[in-house]
Amino acid sequence: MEEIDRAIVAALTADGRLSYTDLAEKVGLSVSAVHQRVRRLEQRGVINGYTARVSFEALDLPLTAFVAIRPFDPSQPDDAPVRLAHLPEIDSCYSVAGEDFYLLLVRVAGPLDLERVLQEIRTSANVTTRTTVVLSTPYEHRPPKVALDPAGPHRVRGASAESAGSQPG
Amino acid sequence: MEEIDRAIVAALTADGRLSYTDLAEKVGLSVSAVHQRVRRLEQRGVINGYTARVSFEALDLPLTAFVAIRPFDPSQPDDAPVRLAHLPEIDSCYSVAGEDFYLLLVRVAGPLDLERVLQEIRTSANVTTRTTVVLSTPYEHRPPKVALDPAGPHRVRGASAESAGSQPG
DNA sequence: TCTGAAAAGTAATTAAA
DNA sequence: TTTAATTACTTTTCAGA
Repeated sequence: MEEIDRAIVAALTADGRLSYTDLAEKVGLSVSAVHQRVRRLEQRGVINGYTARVSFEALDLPLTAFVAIRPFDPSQPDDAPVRLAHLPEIDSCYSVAGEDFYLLLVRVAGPLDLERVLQEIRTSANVTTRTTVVLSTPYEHRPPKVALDPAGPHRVRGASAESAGSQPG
Repeated sequence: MEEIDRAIVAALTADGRLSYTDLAEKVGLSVSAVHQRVRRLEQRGVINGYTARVSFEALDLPLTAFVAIRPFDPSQPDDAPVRLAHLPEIDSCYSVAGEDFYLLLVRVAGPLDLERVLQEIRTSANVTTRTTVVLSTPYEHRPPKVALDPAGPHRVRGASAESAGSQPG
């Protein structure tokens, strides 16, 4: 039932360009049934979109680092993510609990680029940095264990009749 | 020329299911020309594969945390990544320079699950953990600035870029 | 919610400029 | 490296169970 949805999500995280034909065969359903379910998963937001995975080596970005930042002056307005967004070397920005304010994931060509990016981070956001260089990546972006909420993330048990098919404005 | 390849990679990271027809229109080339270039990008390893992006909220995994680990007994063989690979809550595993040995990215349903996973990490790999909870994610997995090496990733300029990698095979 | 089938659109190959 | 034409496959929609 939604074991099938789980299988669909798992298959599409493994290969986002799978045809509905192949997908149907994989999950043991007809093509149009699978098609329908994928559309519902997309509408519910379970599937957000599709992307090509790129090799950072091939893009000449072999050096990854985590950069923890905290403001020089903690009394000033904290808009570091916005002030740093223009730096294409920043892959991700996480607001974190703990001693640091943000944790950045950065990808560059080499140490000299890392040095430059760190300087740009410091001056752009008026922060201090603490950098952890990544030596290798045993695994990354593994597909999550899919456990689907039957009607999306806001389900209330027994609250109302089946409204899954209706669309908000 | 390879400005076009850059445009193709950028377009496919933004939407991995773009048809060659749309892609061709986007980059101003014929369909089969684009098709050819995509195949070359895939063969060169610039494009590694395609995935569906899933919403971790929708999958009931709203809590993200970074878990830094180091071994209880540093003299024992260090195979933490392998010993932890069975835990589906671990999204990524980075081997890092610095005081810690590895940095894990973990996604769970809530604090109780995080507690359980931390215990499983400690017992599975015989390590201590230091956990940083993510409060929010201003941005994540941004498309990199695409700067293509004309002949792919096997260009030799000095010989240092080889082992500093960030991607698994 | 499923199946099966038809129409429209797309992929992947080939020949050739 | 490109365009253009071909064939097979895929997506999408529909009627019906």
